[in-house]
Amino acid sequence: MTETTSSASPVRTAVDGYAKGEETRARILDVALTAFGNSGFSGVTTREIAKQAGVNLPALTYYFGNKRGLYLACAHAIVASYRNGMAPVAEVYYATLRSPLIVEEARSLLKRLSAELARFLLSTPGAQNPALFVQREIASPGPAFEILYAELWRPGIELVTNLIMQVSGGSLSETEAQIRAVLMISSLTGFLSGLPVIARAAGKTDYLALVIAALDGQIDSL
Amino acid sequence: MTETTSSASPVRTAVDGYAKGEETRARILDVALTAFGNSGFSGVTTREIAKQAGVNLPALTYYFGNKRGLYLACAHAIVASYRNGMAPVAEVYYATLRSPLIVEEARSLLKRLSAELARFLLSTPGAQNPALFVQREIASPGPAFEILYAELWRPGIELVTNLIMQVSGGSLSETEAQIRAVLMISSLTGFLSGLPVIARAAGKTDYLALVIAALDGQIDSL
DNA sequence: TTTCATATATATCATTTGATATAATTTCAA
DNA sequence: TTGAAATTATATCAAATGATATATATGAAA
Repeated sequence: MTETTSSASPVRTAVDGYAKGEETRARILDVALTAFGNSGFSGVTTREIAKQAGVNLPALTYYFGNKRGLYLACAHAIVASYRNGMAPVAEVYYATLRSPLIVEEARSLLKRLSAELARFLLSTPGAQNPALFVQREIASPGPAFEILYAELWRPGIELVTNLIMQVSGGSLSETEAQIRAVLMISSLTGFLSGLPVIARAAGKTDYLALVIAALDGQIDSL
Repeated sequence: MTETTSSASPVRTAVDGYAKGEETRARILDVALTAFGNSGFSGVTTREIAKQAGVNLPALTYYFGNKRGLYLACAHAIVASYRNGMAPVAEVYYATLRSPLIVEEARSLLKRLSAELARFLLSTPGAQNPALFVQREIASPGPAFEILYAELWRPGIELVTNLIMQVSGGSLSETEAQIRAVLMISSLTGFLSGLPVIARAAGKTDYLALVIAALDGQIDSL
């Protein structure tokens, strides 16, 4: 059975049910992710999501309880996608645990991390990019703030802050390193927002290498 | 007379009318700026704005035509506020016109510009900070996109891009410089979004100097 | 003081929107 | 196949929301 607060809402989770239903659920989630990311929680109507997903209105209630539940499901999906996409550099996290690292080692790890983050953020198609969702939720906390803050934002900032401090070889205080961490990560998500505006001729793929080069330059100057 | 598309809506502009009415208009605009900046166009109800401004609902129609008109008025107010706040460095713009500049001169101008931008963005109280409004509108274009893009975003990026190219002494292509410009400006607005989350003990004022120092470091490494 | 443009208030409309009751249909295991 | 659970569809509700018609009050100029 699906755990529900009351016995009222069915709220299908990902484990039980038929295969076709699971497909429908995934389709709704995909559409919602894009729509919420672009327009925010209140900028999207449930009718619009249902229409785009090719289902009728009560389907949303059936699968996600209510609009808020759908929004939260999007947040959880983003966290999962992030963890999946960043798996290659998960080792970085553990590497920073056995500090202190050699400065050059820390620098190399930080470069790998920033490159992987850039790749993750910039390679997903712009329209349904999860970064917009996260950025919006951090900028003005909504229903999914706690999830995204605790699962993505804070750990990410802490990890980068830690690495920056080690790269600087002790010349930066924690606050100074924290600021640089926030600036670096913010620049990436912000860049993503501005990208559709500046991208005329070249595609996003072309920008990725250049962005990574720019970040590497910043890291070298720490 | 106020210019209106039809003779229907009164729509008071800032020039005619009594002093008290002008005050009311300003109060509504101020509330709307904060509310829209925090929650976006569709995240705010006209009733909520009216309530916070201490007026009744038709007052919004009376002064701004409709919700969209109020939103556009906010955008224009932001442009005006920006131009006012950045007036001290307006000369930078003209300085870049008589290029080529000496590299160190360009670097100094860029530092002054970035510092002034940081000051402008970070010193206004977080809740009613116009940067959130702008960032949101750039990330997902709404009614005010054209205004903000043409009046703020594009000129700002172009100016910084130009300066970065000159600072680099020709070693950066226009695209590379453009990317660094977007990253730099995005990092500021993004930092602002993340600030409420990381700011525990110290106030915003303390961060300003540290942010400027971080940006200077980036500029030095160009 | 009179007068009219300016400004504020009350009541209400039409639409949108999230949600639900309920019926019909489909899936898949026994 | 069959039957119960799972899924989809129809119709509808109640609240929220943007907007307006209309009445009242206020201010400044003649």
